[in-house]
Amino acid sequence: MSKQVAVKPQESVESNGSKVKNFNTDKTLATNVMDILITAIVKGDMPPGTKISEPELARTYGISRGPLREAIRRLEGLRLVELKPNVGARVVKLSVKELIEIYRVREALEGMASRLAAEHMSQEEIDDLRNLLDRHEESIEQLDGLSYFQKEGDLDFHFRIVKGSKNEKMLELLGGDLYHLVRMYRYQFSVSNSRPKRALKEHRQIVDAIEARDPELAEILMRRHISAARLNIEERLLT
Amino acid sequence: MSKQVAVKPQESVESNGSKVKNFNTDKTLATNVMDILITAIVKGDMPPGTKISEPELARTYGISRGPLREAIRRLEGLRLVELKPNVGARVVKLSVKELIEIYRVREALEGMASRLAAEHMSQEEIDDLRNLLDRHEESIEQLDGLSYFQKEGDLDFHFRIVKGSKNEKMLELLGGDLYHLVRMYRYQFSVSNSRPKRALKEHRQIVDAIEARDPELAEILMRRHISAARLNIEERLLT
DNA sequence: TTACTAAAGATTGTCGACAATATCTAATTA
DNA sequence: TAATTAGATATTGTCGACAATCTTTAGTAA
Repeated sequence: MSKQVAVKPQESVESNGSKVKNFNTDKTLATNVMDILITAIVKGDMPPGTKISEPELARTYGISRGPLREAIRRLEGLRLVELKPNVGARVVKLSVKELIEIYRVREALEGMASRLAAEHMSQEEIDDLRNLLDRHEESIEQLDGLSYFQKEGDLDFHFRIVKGSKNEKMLELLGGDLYHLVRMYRYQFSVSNSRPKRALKEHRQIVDAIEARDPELAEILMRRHISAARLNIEERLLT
Repeated sequence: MSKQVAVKPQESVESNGSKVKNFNTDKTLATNVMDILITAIVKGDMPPGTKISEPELARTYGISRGPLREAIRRLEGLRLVELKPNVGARVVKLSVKELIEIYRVREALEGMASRLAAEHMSQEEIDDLRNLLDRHEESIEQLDGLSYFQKEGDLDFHFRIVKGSKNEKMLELLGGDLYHLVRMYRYQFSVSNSRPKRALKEHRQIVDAIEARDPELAEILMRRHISAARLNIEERLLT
């Protein structure tokens, strides 16, 4: 079942000299267990549709049901679980239809983010972004264009653009719920990007537009980029 | 302070013959108190920055702190309150900057929604939408173009477009968090639309584009419409 | 056998009490 | 007087128990 992870403060036995200051300072039990559950759900340790049993989980993590319930309520806010009164919570079911819907949302939102990034991103951030893409290129060449890249690295790029937009609300929306779901879908369907070199090229074009301070183009390119990814998914996964 | 509202089932005395089936069937205390708090916050009964005292609210609504805490955790998910560990929850503070950020998000999201609506909205929905706009027009003429319209009626229009997109995720995002915040801001700053006739005309143009099944145009017009509203706000409220 | 019913069991919802933390108050010192 | 500190007070965090609801199981009747 679920891996055992430290939730309570517990007297860390200091088996090694690492200065990990007990890892959960000023965090509440509910917060800790929430983080653990997010990871478990996103990575597939708790597959979609899994019933979330309060007594069982409480026993597993050695806490009472109170904080656990609060954590579950927050997960509902992140759309990672669905809650039915007097029945309980289940891990959200995945459907290709929803995944495609998310990509439409991303197309709109990140297109705008890209536009704003072209206006507000600092030169330093742009340089960092280019470095990130260089590392991605290495990674792609080493692995002959597969695997790791598109799983977490790709979202890294998109996340930075969103941060570069300097729009907090956008960051909340995309970073808050949507990216968790996107990551979840990717682990679920093993959707590693089938066209990493092409994607990298598009990423570079976007950065170029941002550096050229061309908001229009930055938005168009980002929308095309995400739209292409969506079409790719539709092609593969749609009956 | 806060108005007293029924939260617990309580033996409804049937003062009149209305068949209101005790109003909170299969709802949980946490859900009820959440709805009450949403209204209280949005309408300004609990002004921004208000400390949310668990003991006090629990006493006020006659429930224990457990369900109340769960409700608060959900409100956090809606971005209506901010939560600090070991300190408590406060009603979110309003800032013009954030309001403008939200309008940028709306511009992107509702632009896309409008595009999708042009593809997926049924003719019946379109007819209903036209009826709604007719009622808005009456309302504007009667009141000589003020007040009620832009407070809740305007969002009605936008909400229907989003529903017409047939994109659930979009509906969740806009209907879930953002519209609560928009309504809150409007009550807060008394931002009744200064240009209701102009807005109505733009609404009609958007519906025209949707009925003509012209996604491109529908998106462009919606973006312009929301962008104009944003500029209007910036003009008024920005130092 | 199948469909329905009722009891038993398990799970979620709610509560009040205690522990941990933060905030306020007042006294002490520079 | 202003700053600091120690104690008192209040609030948040957590827990275990009980109530309400759902689910499962066993039994009965058609």
